[in-house]
Amino acid sequence: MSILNALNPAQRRAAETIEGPLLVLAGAGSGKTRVLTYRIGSLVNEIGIAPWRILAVTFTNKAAGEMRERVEALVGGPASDIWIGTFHSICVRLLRYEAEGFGLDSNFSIYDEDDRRAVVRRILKANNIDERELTPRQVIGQISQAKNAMLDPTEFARQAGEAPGRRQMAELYTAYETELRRNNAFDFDDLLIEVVSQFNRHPDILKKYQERFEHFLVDEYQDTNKPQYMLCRQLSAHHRNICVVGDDDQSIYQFRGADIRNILDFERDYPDANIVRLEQNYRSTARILAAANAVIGNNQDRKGKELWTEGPDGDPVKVVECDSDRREARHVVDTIRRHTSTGAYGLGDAAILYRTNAQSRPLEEELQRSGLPYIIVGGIRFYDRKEIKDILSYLRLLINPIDDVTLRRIVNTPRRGIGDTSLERLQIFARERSLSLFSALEQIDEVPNLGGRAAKSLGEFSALLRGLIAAKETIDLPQLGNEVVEQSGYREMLRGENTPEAEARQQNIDQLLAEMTEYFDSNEENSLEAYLEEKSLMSSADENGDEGHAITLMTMHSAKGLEFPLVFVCGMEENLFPTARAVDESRVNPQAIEEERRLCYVGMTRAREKLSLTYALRRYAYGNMIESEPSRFLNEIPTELIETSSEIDRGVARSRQRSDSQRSAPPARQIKPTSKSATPKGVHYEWDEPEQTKSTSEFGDFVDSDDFLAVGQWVRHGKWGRGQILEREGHGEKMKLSIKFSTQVKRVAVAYAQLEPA
DNA sequence: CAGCGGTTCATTTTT
DNA sequence: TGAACCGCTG
Repeated sequence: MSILNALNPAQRRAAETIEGPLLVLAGAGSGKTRVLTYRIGSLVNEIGIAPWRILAVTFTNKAAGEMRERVEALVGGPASDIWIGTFHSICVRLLRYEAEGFGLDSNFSIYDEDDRRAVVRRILKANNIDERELTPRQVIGQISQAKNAMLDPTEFARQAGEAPGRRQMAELYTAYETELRRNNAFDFDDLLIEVVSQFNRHPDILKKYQERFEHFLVDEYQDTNKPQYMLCRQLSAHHRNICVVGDDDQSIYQFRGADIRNILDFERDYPDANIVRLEQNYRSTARILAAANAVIGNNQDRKGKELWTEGPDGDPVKVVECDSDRREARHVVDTIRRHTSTGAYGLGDAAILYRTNAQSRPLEEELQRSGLPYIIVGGIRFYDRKEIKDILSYLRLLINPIDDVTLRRIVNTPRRGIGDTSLERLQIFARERSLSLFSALEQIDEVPNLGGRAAKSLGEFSALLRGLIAAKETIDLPQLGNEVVEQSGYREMLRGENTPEAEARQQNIDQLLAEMTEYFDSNEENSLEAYLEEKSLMSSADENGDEGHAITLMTMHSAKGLEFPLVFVCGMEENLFPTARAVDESRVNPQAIEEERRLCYVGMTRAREKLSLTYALRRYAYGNMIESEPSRFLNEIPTELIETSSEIDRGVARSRQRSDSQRSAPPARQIKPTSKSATPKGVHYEWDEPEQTKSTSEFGDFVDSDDFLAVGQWVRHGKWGRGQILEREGHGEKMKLSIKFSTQVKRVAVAYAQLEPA
């Protein structure tokens, strides 16, 4: 019996049609991941395709990890031979494997947005351009746009012609590319473009992969950009067994270069393509689907799809008008409390979605007051914290010492008395001889005009790097990490600061070192290079442990692919959602609103059972109170599907109101530091007892913190899983626990460990 | 060369 | 509103 019997007829057709191009239009909640994994499972188990001849590409590490896991469940061990990864990770892999044939140095650095910015700012300075007339942001935006259009600097300049602004931009773009190449670095866009253009230059190498990958699967095809599209065409040209899965109605990354035409024109690109529509939804109630269908139906540019369900009608969609953003937040939090206090739902069942990150603030404030635990998805990445990036920069430099951008980042961190002036002199010396800064350091005595002190510091820095480079050959990754932290003086610097922030940074560094050990022990390929590569390609979403017991807050963009029984979409207001920019643009081009509408569709279809759409009549924006009107998207939902209500004070509607004096009362008790810098993300267990509710019993598990952190209790840690508390010392934010996990005993600081009850 | 205060500017962001 | 950043000062 085929494993495909577990699929519905449409899903089954999608999984079975393995010859030739296939477009799977998969509506929200229609079991798309299921189709992809079963398709692979059947290819391997039933058709007998060798796992290494299958390539599956996703957009996020999370999706790739999930797919691998689920395929493994179907086919077992051989799953590890399947190439499953993000576009970027697959490309890096190709660049490293074929570095020789491509004529590349495989030790290249991967530049993130900060690195990019550093490069652009230096270029702007070098060209005497005031950052106010041309911001780094603009320049990066244009360069990225050019790259997404696959225009190299030469072509860009040609198209720019005589237009002064474009001409200047062409020069900046040229300088940027030159700089990256000189540093042996690629930015995220380059990783894709480089593979595509190298394949064009080396058809023999391309051929090898074309023939190898007999079956090629692409997830979220609606969000591919031009380079990704080209790569798909290249790799599938030989066998033509390309299966793309996507939903044109969920294309929400056009602002970043995704081209919805890729999916809309698939049939033109592959005239012999088969098409399968997955329209049966297994997620949401009929009313939620009808409402979402009605909204998205207003878009012109779409393939056309109507989701349906065999499930129940469910509740009407709630549309709630609120006085202000604060009131909106209070309403949402109260409603979640009501749903969870009865035990009908867990806190992990609730998601609060919004258009912009700034909207999280009043919500967070309200949640902190309520004492309910919550997590914010998509905050600052652990790996974006300054101290973490600094340490990783040292490591990166050890592999690619000619990377001046990275060297500049850390040459004076910790302070070594190496200022801009000294560095500029070194730079001039290096440039005259076409040397990297690192190489120039080896002739430090010959650099003119350097003060004795500066020369000495630079000499010591050079020796430090050379020592670490030598050390990397003999010691393993965690040891090397530790050597960097100690020898660079970073640890000492933080110890000397004696501030809570420095303490937090030290803890972060300790966590980094612990993770290195963990990585080293649990990965077969555990070189420094592999480690850095993984970290460079990781996003904030990848580090979220199991949410489980906390309310989830995030943008609708971050919510794509997720689902929750309870969903609140906040800020349903004109000029916020749709954004003011989209509204403006729509006056000239009505289609400008369509991406916003798709986002609305994504938001609504996250809900399984209960969907609330809320808007505020007044809202703080940049410090001023502004008046708003309900979003046009609300009018697009048929009235018979919705139930409206008001959270407005009219003397009568004051029933659940609490007085402001109570609400601003100081916290009675606090377990966890509120410091956002120390814990920008992670579960916030804030037990400021709200005075107005004696609610310990109402949602007891979460309020009664001492129990859950007591010796003997079981807790869950994002990384190490379930464990039992052996020992406890200290109080409040200083509390440390020894926890016995399955393989080892760890000592963790409660404030940073993101523990939840298990 | 670092620490302070005025100025500017704010979508979404899989990698 | 507030962070991020510039330029001035000691």
